[in-house]
Amino acid sequence: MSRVLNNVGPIKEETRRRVLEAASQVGYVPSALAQQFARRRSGNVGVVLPFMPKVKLFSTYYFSEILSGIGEAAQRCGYDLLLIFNSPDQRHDYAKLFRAQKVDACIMLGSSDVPEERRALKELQMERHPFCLVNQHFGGEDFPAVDADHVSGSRLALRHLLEGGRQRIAFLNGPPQYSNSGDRLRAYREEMREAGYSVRQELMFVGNYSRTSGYELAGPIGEGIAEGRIDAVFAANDRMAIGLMQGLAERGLKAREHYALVGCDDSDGSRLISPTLSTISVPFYEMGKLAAERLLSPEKKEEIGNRAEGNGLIRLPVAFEARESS
Amino acid sequence: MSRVLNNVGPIKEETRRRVLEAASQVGYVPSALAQQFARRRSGNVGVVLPFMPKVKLFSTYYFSEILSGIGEAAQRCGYDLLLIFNSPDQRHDYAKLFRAQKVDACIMLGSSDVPEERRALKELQMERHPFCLVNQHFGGEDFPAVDADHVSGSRLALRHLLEGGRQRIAFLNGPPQYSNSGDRLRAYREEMREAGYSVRQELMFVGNYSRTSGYELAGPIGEGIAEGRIDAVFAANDRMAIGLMQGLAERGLKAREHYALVGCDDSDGSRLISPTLSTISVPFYEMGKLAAERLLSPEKKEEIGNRAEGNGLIRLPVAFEARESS
DNA sequence: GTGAAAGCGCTAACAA
DNA sequence: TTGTTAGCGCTTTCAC
Repeated sequence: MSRVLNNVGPIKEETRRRVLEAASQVGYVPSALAQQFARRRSGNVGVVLPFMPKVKLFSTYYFSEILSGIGEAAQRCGYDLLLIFNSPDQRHDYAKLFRAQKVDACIMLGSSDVPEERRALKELQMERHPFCLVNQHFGGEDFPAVDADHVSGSRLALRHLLEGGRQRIAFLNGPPQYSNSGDRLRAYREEMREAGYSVRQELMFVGNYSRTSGYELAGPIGEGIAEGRIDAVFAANDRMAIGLMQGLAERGLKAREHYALVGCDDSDGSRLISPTLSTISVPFYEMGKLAAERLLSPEKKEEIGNRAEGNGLIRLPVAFEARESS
Repeated sequence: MSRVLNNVGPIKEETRRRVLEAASQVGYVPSALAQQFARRRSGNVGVVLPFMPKVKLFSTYYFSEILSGIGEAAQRCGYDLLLIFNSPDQRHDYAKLFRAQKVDACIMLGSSDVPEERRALKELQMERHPFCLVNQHFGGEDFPAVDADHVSGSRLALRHLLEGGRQRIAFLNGPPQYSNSGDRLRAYREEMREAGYSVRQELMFVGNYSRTSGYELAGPIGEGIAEGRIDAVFAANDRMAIGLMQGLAERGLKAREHYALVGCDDSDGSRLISPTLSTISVPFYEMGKLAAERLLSPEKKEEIGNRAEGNGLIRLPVAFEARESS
């Protein structure tokens, strides 16, 4: 009897006991397939990951932290995680996932602001499917998202460098389709302006968040340091910062000694490298957890639903970690 | 008409066209739930992960590589990945996953040889559910598994140290419930014996694969180095090697200069640390891919089915990467 | 080649 | 409180 196993409706204690006993006698396990079908709910949260075989633009640290957070919340709410790898070529048809009832809700990791992605997300919103972005938001849209306060974080880092007496701070940013690149750029502009410096184009560099891209920019940045045009670098993530540090080291330029360096993410690598890397610690685990909770947990859903409209974005605070490199 | 969409059975071309057109007119998307139910197949591969909130005994590198490999193969075979987090407290009822039809096949990551796990796997085998272990095997059982050849790998590393003139090689192993700890121990014993050294207990150390555990063993190992009883360390993974290197550095002992060090895994960190860490490169991506293929791909299944009995274990070759630390 | 219909194993609504 | 039954939206078999 379905009512016993799902404890729904009133049941005499005696009956419940007998049913349960009979079930365990037979070794009965309800078919999840039949349940899902009858309930018209898959019980799955989709987790969309950018698929990049053998290419590691993102740190695995970043994803595994977020994934753990999601897993923790999903488990508590009785959902399973369905991993969806976004093939780079093929159309991102998120809405189809819902129409096919593969997932009841969906969390996007590593999403970026490209037309195709925007279209797919708009479609989701239009059809009122529950979804949430993590560590990304879209200007001009009000997509549900859990992001970190990268603007404040970047300002903290820059202020730290300025207070350390650095005056010619270069900025190594990531690609513009990630909102945190935009956030950091804004922070850089504002902070430098407030400090009384003009924002010069020759201090701005763009990588793709990979270690290699940081490594390859050691050429121009190294020149700047050697010629006294640069005395510090703020990098938009740890991987680029580490690549840069390694590239500069090969040119005889040592972090802290010849230039100050700050990264972002507080990844494992930031503590491994020498000198250890000053960085911004981002609560990835909590971000994943919150994103999942807001989709799955009845209380959280309510709590967030009551917030002002036009406010799908939640920003979690970050912290600056001073280490040896600055 | 189901026959068109699944192209099964004979259909007139004209009819097929009309059906397809009508379907796309309406924006028809078949319900995965109903399909799964009718076919009695979930189309999911379960991926079992040890759940350790905020505890990172394993490197995230290890898991993300294996996961990518599994994802690649699963996608090609038309399966989705269902993540299963193994709560540490609760019973590992893998068989229930199958009985509930949540998964059609299952891949275990980070499995370890404890009684409960053995029992659960034996049950799976008894009920003839398709499953596969990755980077672990169980002595005395013939569970399907894809492992790396840790014995040969360890011998390569040790031979490298011996050829480099090292004579007092300490061994920092992981916990015995992981089969690769056993494999490495065997390799260490054999290789040292063959080289004409006796295997002394005072050269053996055990950590738990975490960086911290390596770091904490810097005390006794550092003493050994200072007193000339140790001139090299072979660590069972990179994380412990890195922790050890950091701990020893704090004691003024530098890798390569005061002792040689070799790790295992070829993780990202091994290239970040300075001096860079000599290590054994393990094809985690390929291991994950092969495990998935052997469960999901019809050809592979056949190929492996034709192998001799009592041979569920496949071992992939590893390679030694000489770097600065040795 | 194609249409019709009987399940798949549950849930939920309704009757008793 | 509890038994009964009509779906849920596909696949598959069987008759046409």
